[in-house]
Amino acid sequence: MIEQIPRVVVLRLPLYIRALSVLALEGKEVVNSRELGERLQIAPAQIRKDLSYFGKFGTQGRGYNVKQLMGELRHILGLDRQWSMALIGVGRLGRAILSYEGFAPQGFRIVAAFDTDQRQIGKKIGDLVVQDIKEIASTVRERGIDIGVVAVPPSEAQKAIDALVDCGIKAILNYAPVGARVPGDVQLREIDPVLALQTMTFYLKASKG
Amino acid sequence: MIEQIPRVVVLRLPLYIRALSVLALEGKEVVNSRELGERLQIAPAQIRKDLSYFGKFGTQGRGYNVKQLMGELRHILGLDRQWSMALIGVGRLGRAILSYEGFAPQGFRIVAAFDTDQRQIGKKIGDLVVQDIKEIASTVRERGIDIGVVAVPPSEAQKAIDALVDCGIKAILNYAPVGARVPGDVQLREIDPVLALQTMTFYLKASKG
DNA sequence: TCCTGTGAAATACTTCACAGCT
DNA sequence: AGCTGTGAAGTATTTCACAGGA
Repeated sequence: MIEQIPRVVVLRLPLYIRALSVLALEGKEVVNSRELGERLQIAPAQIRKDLSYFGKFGTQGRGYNVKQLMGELRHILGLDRQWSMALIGVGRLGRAILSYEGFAPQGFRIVAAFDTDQRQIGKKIGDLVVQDIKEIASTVRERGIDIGVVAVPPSEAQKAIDALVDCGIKAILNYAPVGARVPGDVQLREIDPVLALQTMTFYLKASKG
Repeated sequence: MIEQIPRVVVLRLPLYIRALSVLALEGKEVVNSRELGERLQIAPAQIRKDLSYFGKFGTQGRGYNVKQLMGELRHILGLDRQWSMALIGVGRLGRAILSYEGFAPQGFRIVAAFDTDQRQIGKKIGDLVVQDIKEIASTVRERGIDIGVVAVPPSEAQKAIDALVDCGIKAILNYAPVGARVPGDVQLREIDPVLALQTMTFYLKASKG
């Protein structure tokens, strides 16, 4: 029930959740695939097909109950629990990540922060104390950390990622602009605004000079 | 020569450039598709096929000249020039984006910053003065802005994006965690770490409890 | 001999179209 | 009458496999 789900489908589920939460805020109780598709710019059949991988959530002739479908999807993605994260790198970028308000409301908490810089270690940032990267294995165990967040300079990124993998971490969010390598059973996602920009310029070139 | 290139191919070109720049730093002069593929975890045939959409860049029996291929790809993506960007929203996130050191070396410069908050307008951040969003149209024209960067609260994002579109901007990097709508000729990329996390938990759920 | 460039085959993903439930 | 769920058809993308140049 896990590997036969197309990757692209899993990538779209969070989009559905996000749209449904907007609909819920607007007070809408029921939505059909056409309307949901219009908001997301996704074909209605695509949405129905995607959902069909996981079960039957709609009512024929009516559509989907907004709150119920949102709950189902959150459960499917494992979002009906808290996830604990460890941050590696408390430089400028790392500090921005620590102060980002978007994680907590979605159930993601940063519960530990690491660095290699002796001047940073021991410092308090918010309610976290920056720890030596050497303590990572024990801390991951003690605090039940599920996800690693990497915000170190590019040259240090693979090392940081290897350290996380060695602790048994199976999901890493990498803010460093490098293509890191991980074993096949480890999930890795990159947050790299420059990559995003570089794919847009290709299309800009055509319209502009 | 633009619309018949598969989207996924365009998404991979920046990855090739990034890997090639590492190889160049390492002093490697020539690389073949197998080795490049190993670094990127992409099949060699995929790389050769991708490149074949744009021309013939390799030498049979040898491979690709690293610097030359990098130059070709940079040209294809339009990265052999500077791109000017306008930031909307100078809150915590916006300020982090302004101080991000990763844009300039890749030819992306933020040359204007806007906000709606009267308390922010007129303030200096680095060498930029925060401007009223009302001035956006004239500033985009005067400073030749190509790309908009949105870092406003979710509730304001669609408004900010509409303002950019109205100025004729054709590429927008959206940091606000909302699915915004743009006309078909406008490129939009989202930077949303929560979406990335939410697609990883699906796979985590299987291994962990 | 080694490795590119590329048609052809295989696979993955999307869209169609309609039976069937409400 | 309206809309879901889904096989089947249609596209898109990836991989194979090999001719041919260095």
